[in-house]
Amino acid sequence: MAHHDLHAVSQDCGDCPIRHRAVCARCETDELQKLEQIKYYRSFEAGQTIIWSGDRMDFVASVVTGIATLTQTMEDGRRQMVGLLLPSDFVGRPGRATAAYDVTATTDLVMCCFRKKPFEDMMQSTPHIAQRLLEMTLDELDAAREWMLLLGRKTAREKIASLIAIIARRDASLKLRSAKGALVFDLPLTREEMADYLGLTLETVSRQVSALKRDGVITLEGKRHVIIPDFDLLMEETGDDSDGGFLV
Amino acid sequence: MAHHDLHAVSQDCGDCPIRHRAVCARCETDELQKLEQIKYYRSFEAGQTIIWSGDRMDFVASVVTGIATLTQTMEDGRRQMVGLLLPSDFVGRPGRATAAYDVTATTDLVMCCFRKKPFEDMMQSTPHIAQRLLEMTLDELDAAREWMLLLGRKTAREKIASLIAIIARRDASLKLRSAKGALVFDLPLTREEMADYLGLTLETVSRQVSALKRDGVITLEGKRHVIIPDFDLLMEETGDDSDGGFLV
DNA sequence: TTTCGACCTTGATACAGATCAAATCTGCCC
DNA sequence: GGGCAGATTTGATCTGTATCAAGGTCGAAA
Repeated sequence: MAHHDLHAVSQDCGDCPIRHRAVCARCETDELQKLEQIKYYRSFEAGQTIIWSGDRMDFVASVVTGIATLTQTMEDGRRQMVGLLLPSDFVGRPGRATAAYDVTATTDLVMCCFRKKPFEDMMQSTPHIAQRLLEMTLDELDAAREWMLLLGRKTAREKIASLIAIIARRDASLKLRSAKGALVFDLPLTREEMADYLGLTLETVSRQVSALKRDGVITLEGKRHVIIPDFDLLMEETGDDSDGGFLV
Repeated sequence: MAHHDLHAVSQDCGDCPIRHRAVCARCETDELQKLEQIKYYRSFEAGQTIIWSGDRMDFVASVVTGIATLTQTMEDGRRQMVGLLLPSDFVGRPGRATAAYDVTATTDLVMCCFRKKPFEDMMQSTPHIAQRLLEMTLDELDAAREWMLLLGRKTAREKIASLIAIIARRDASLKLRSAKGALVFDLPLTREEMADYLGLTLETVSRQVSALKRDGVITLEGKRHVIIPDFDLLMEETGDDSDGGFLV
């Protein structure tokens, strides 16, 4: 199945689905051609671990399709997700030899990879890449700080509402939907992954999802399929200022 | 007093205390000269708010001496500190018009400022600046993720131990001390600020500080002066892997 | 020297979310 | 079509931290 995805992805950067959002977004055609020469695709199946924290990591990559997570684990097994990687997000750090976090595919996943050394060389010679990477990193830092507020100060109910709102908004931005009307999407995370994301237990996640459903904030079909009849109502449950966040 | 500090800081980048760690760290002498032309110092007194979230911000800056905080506040007043700015840390985001967080001086503070526009122009023409900024931003992102683990999964006692360890380590790196022996320093934060940092209440902070003191992990002289007789013992209380983090 | 205010500590109690423990649901393999 | 494993829900109870409420400490201003 991952194999199938792989072939669904064009090898031509020109019509790559993340062409205008990924680290290559600002590249001119000639720069893109150079990148094209050093890129290669890898695909992973849902559930596969892509990299273990501490492992040597000799490539960097962009997520093309699918979803991956970054997690940290304490010695006694407590886990915290520290990043959710969506199409166009960047993995790996130029100038660092080993991975700082576990990277796991939560859905089938295709990544566009570059061996680290050639990529670092290109960064030197191609300001457009470094510029875009800086911009993306600053965005990620903002997202991480938004998340710190969530982890440190929000209630369980607010955390769940925030997560659903983030996923819904992001999903909507990919589908470039019409502004109003009910949002509909599938949760890409299990209850346990949601718990790892939110600093909760999976039981609390389950209870709060049920509560939001009972209160009519969301509708569930099955365990994963979510319908949001009124996005503003959901936003009121997140605890954020009315105008909403910006997390992509 | 802040005025006094201001004059204690050399106007000459050549012997600036943060010359080799700040955003200018990689600059050559000629590049430094250009920066020198557009820089100006500002000083703030302890407790002063430097920027309010949402304000127009027409400069970026490096902390030269003193400590500042970045905080986010929810509508109902819940607060979460999302960054602790130490000497050499960078404030502001090129390409963004308004501040995303409140910035507050917690001690007397001196900042080396650049008006945004000239700085952005220099970033274009001076890769060394953009490179260094990317590196610093990636470090901050790592620190933010370390912090997410703390906020999401650590106990109150572990949070306090982690914070004290971070401050101690950072303090030690500034004083370039001998490796062993007791660490001694002053907490730069009130109990309430510590609480905002750690996602706790000030009462819980106070109780856990007292508990660490009672258990001999730290010694207190007055409320703020901390002595760490055995750093390894403190590290055991943080919940982190034995080799320790790196959050400089 | 007294007073004041900011900061901190400590105690009593409440409660949100964790933990422990079953059920139930779901898709999948045989 | 039955059995099984993983995912999810739900219930009962426990506990760590918040909340509410006094006091205590200390430095600075009067």
